[in-house]
Amino acid sequence: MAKKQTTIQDIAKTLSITASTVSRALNDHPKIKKSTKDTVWAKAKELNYQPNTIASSLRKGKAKTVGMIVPRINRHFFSNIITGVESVLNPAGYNLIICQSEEKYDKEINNINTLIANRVSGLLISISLETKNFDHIRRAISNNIAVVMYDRITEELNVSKVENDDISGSYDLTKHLIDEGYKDMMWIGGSRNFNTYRNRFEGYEKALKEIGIDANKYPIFEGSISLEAAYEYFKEYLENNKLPEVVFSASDYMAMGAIMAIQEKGFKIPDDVAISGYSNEPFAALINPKLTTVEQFSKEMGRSTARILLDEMESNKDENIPIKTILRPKLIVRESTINKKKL
Amino acid sequence: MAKKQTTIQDIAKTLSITASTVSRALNDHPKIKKSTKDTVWAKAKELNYQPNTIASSLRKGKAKTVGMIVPRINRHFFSNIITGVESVLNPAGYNLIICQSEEKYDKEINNINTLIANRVSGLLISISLETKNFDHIRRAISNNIAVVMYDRITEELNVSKVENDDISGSYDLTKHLIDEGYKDMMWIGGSRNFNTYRNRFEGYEKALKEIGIDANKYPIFEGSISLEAAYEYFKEYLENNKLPEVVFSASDYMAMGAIMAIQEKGFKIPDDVAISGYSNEPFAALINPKLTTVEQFSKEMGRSTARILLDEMESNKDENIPIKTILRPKLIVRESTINKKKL
DNA sequence: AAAATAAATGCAAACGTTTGCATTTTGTAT
DNA sequence: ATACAAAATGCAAACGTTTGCATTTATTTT
Repeated sequence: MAKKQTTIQDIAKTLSITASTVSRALNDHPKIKKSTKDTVWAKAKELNYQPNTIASSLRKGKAKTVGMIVPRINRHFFSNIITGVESVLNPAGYNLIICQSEEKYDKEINNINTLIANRVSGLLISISLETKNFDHIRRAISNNIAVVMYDRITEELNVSKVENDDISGSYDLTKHLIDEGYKDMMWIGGSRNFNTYRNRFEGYEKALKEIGIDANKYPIFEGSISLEAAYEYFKEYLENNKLPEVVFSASDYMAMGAIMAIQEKGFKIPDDVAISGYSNEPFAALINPKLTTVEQFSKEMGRSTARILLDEMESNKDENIPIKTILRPKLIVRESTINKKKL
Repeated sequence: MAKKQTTIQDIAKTLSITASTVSRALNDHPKIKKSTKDTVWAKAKELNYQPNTIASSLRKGKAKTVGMIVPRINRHFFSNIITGVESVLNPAGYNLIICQSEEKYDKEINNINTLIANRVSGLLISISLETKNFDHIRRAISNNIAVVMYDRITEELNVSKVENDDISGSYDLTKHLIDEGYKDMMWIGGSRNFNTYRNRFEGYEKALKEIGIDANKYPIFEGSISLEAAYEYFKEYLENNKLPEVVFSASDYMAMGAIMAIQEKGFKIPDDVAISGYSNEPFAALINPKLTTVEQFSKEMGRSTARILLDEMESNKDENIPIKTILRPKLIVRESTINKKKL
């Protein structure tokens, strides 16, 4: 079983030429004659030659591999980004090592260490919720790895970044809520230490300010971004408080938790209280009522991110000028925020 | 920026010992004195040494890497399997290269080629819907790569396999439907050329046979496993046919499509027609009515699969005896199949 | 204290490519 | 035919580890 793989040397030997020539022929080097290229290719096929990427990487000092760190792979938002990244990187001959940080700072550090050990050429990272210090990322950079941050970024690092325009996304959404005639609002979302949720709050705040309302006068729940957390919070909230007209949730999952608590109490959505989400998770179109939310074009985000990384990896400049890409999300209005009493 | 990474040689030089000793020290070789191990470790830390996995892999002829081929990463079922696999493989020092076949035979072949080129030690694969020929997998095997198939398997290959017991899963579910008093059924699902759907049909058939009914007398829709396909199909079906008492859907997504078409027509679930799904996708617990389905413990499936692979990779036997693991799924009864008229 | 054994380290080759430079072969101009 | 340039190939080192075997150093036995 453990049969020897055929190498460049084997091909060379049977053709009585050098390994160098074979190598160059296979890599389509301009100085190699067309005819020898052909014979080499033919022999390679015949001997079922499979190039040894490892040897090549060692010699070149870099692997045609990029590492991607993702908080959680089982969020649609992230798995779509991955798909987008692959659609750009694979055709370019790179493969992806995907690592999950599971929102843990320590795991993120481990991930980076293995990626450095694997001499990846590039690193794509969306930081975990716990990450406050960025020395591990700096270490990657100083190991000559091209780094691009996506979605969850930090201003502390001078690297290329791809973001969603969360401010305008939530501004547009809030505007829609106002247009529907809602005034009495409530914000729920993840920690605003995070660019994502900070910005989503900012857009909300901005739209309200335009009609003379201070967002901070309304209830704000800042918690862990999970269905369960929102459900528990709302269950308790409803015991002691009256409903707002509308709940602006900065996450579809949290919106879902709220909806379950609300419906359990016998309230109707959007009649008794309207609610919106963020991200357009697949279930948003499937639940009852269908959830108004914001589509983020995650696959496209993956593609942009990968394109930028590819550029930086293949440019032989020693230092790249970091660029910032901001993707504009799109409001998706569905039943959960339609005001039937309007006008 | 492009600063030289410190190598084992650098450490050796500053300590005036050999690279061999350093290598052995770092790998905790028994013949190395505790004291030198300590000094080597200290110096390694000091010089910020990052082992070069590539060099190591080249020398050893194998990378501490496993390739995983997945039809689609953005199905919860699969992304959970991935998480399970990682939870076993990462602590063992392996990393995962994940490839999506996107249900295409050609992509699957490409994936395998890059994995072979990367000299992965192991391969985890769930075949695409298009795959009928398995020579590419045989090629991997003959390149001395340990292979384990999960979920979507084939009997044509003599390798270890991890399956869900779809027969008993759907048997249990059908039994539940019968117990609820439903008799007039309908089956919808993916192509039965596929072990998964074939087995899910078999369990359904078996349970019906026990009460003297031939499953083939009832309507069967065998189509592409997507929400859209099922929606379209049902929309048309409802024009020309009367409702069955219950729809057995071999996929949550298809169930969802059916539900949307049914509710659009103004029918009530489960009052006018009951419906069940399969897989327990997250939305199944979120929709209205909540969907009865079958939980497959995908994370556990990933763990089992990885454990078996790990065994096969680390055993130095030349030939492993393939084992077959069958995981028992669990019925999850929710509102969508509760018969209010029962008794 | 010498001899024998055990423990620790060193030597050098190997893994399969790639690549700068040297050499050979081919083609062109005289 | 000769000289020269251009094109094609060869040579050999390098990438950073690992590892069988040889050698040195420390420990035990007599």
